[in-house]
Amino acid sequence: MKSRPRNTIKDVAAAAGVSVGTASRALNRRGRVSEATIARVTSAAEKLGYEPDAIAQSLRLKSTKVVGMLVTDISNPFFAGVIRAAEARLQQAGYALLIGNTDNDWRREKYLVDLFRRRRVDGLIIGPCEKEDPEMFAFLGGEDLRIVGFDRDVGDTQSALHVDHRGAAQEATRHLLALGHRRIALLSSSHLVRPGRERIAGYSEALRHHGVEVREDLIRARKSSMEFVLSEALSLMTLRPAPTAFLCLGTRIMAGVLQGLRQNGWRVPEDVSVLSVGDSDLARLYSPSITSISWDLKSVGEVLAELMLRELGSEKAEAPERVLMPTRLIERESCAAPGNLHGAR
Amino acid sequence: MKSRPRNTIKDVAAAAGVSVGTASRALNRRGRVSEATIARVTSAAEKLGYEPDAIAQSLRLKSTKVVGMLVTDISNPFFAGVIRAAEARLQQAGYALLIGNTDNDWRREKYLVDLFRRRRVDGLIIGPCEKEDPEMFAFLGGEDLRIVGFDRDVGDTQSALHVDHRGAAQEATRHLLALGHRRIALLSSSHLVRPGRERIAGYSEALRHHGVEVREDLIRARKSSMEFVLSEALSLMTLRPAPTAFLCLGTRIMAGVLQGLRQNGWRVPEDVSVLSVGDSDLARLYSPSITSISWDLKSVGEVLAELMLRELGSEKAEAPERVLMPTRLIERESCAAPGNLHGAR
DNA sequence: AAAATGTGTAAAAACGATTGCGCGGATAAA
DNA sequence: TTTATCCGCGCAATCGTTTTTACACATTTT
Repeated sequence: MKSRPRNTIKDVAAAAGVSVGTASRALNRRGRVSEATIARVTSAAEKLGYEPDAIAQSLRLKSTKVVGMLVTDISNPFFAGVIRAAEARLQQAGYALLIGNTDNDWRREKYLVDLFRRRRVDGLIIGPCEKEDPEMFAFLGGEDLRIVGFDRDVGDTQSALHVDHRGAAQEATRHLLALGHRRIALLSSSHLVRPGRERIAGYSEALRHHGVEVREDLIRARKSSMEFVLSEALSLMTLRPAPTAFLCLGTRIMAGVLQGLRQNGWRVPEDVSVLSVGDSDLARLYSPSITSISWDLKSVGEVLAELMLRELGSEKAEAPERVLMPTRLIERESCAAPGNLHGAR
Repeated sequence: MKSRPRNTIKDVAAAAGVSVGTASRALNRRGRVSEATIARVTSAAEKLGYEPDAIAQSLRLKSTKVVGMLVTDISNPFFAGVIRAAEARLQQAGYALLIGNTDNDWRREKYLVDLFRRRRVDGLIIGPCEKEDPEMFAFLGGEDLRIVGFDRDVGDTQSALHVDHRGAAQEATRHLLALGHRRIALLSSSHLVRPGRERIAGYSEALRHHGVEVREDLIRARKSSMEFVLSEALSLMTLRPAPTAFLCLGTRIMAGVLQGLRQNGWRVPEDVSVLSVGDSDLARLYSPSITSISWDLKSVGEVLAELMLRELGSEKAEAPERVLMPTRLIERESCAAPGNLHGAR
């Protein structure tokens, strides 16, 4: 049970009959070492099951080969998918991924950033949070901490990836307009966080561009809790004339809306159309299946990792890169021309 | 843009006019140091914005305050939920969580374990993987690497948490039996990984205990890919007499089954009952909503963290602890007495 | 007054790696 | 043969902490 102390490079050196310095150079094939000693050292290392201590290396080399990632909620499938892909790509490049949940709490975020910095992560991928403070990161980003933003503005000097939420919402809205809808209810989580803001902006732009009035009473954007969404959906359903379509900015939102609709017996898409910005199992498999705007989580994660690796690879700070991840509309069964349920025009 | 070099304890010591050793003791309130110098040192540290280098501390103290967690897939909502809770609890105790995806690949798992060990994580939480090899972990676990299993047997000397998959499947099966079902089709992902094995065992036990024959042609347990499940479901639907209930061991499985049912126009629960082991948004919100066996992801994550902290806290290896996480049946709309669709008895 | 305690601090030795420097010896050029 | 060159390796410094040891000085005891 008692585990023997780990073998250090010192043990290897002793076993090979050389000094530690030489052992190190032999193992890393660095500097001038004879083939003979390289062979002796590596075989000794092999025999002892030697593995370099990453901590000591980090201390000496001033690089931990760890990147941190901050999101509001790992258990959100969107983030989970992105994290998964990012982790795979980073792993492949020899980096480990340290994750942190901000719970959309500004104080927690600050705390975690400090924590990660103390831990000397080489880079930080930072997702959306209610309070965005580019200052903080401009200050942080430097030689030894590279920062990449994810759906978040993180200062002029850093790279970032943004999903095209604005375009997504525009396309969704246009789709509904084209079907003939004019009273399109909008349900969103927080307008305080970038994706929410962008989506609402896209919705409004599309309406205006189409000459349709943007009515405040059709926009409900505050919290994304199930209860809140449900009650807002029910409230929207009492309007007369009633909305003929529900645009859901987020899959949790959609879940709440669907529940509300079901509760009142409104049929989709006969009585009302539903469109979700953000795809999910639920949207795909619900019956009727829900027309959605989708984007590729795997790509998002990989691009984030790629951006980070680029930052990490270059000694000097290169020009920051901005990537806009495209989205696409997936037509399914939940959208149709407006019916005449409750007082159409 | 250029970031000034970080302040070390040396700078603090110089600023306070003491030696580094004294500075360290003052900051950690350890050993004998006068109140006066403590005050001087802490104020100097404050002024310089000093934060100890976690790497150097790790090297010296032989503890990284990091625990690793290995799962097959972070983007699986079950794991994501567990990770979230575990991370929160560990964070609270001053530990960070390093995650790794095994992709259910034995070689990748081994690679990651080695990697994490090199990284000197203090502990490792290991989730299910197809090839279970208690030997490997018995060997690993020792003074400087604590191991906790999650739905996985990890050796006699380590702690572990198991969700009661067997009991869950038993209860599910009993529920269907009580409704009058006798031909209960079973769809599962892999029987090679512990949860799958346990569930299938629970199903068989319940049937036998009820005097119902376990028919191999009703059991389909191999892969969980959507295509596979779909084709298996379709194949099961061609049997005559046809199964009157589908027991889905996993939410992805359920999705495939639902799709198959829909494709053939079988109504739930009129034509066939559906029950899912493992709850999900989809099960909750589908129409009809799907009766499911649920367990609390948050608790699972917290208990895992707790077990790990216990291991980490104790100097000596205490007796390993086994926790069995209970499950409960949530009755919804997808189960009813068997109909008479295709050749009932 | 001398010896025995006690107190606060400086100095140095770890922790486990990497790397610049210099030294001895072999080889090549003059 | 002498001098320059180069190769292989050991030595020691370094990264930023913590902790042990030792020492100087003040205070108490005999």
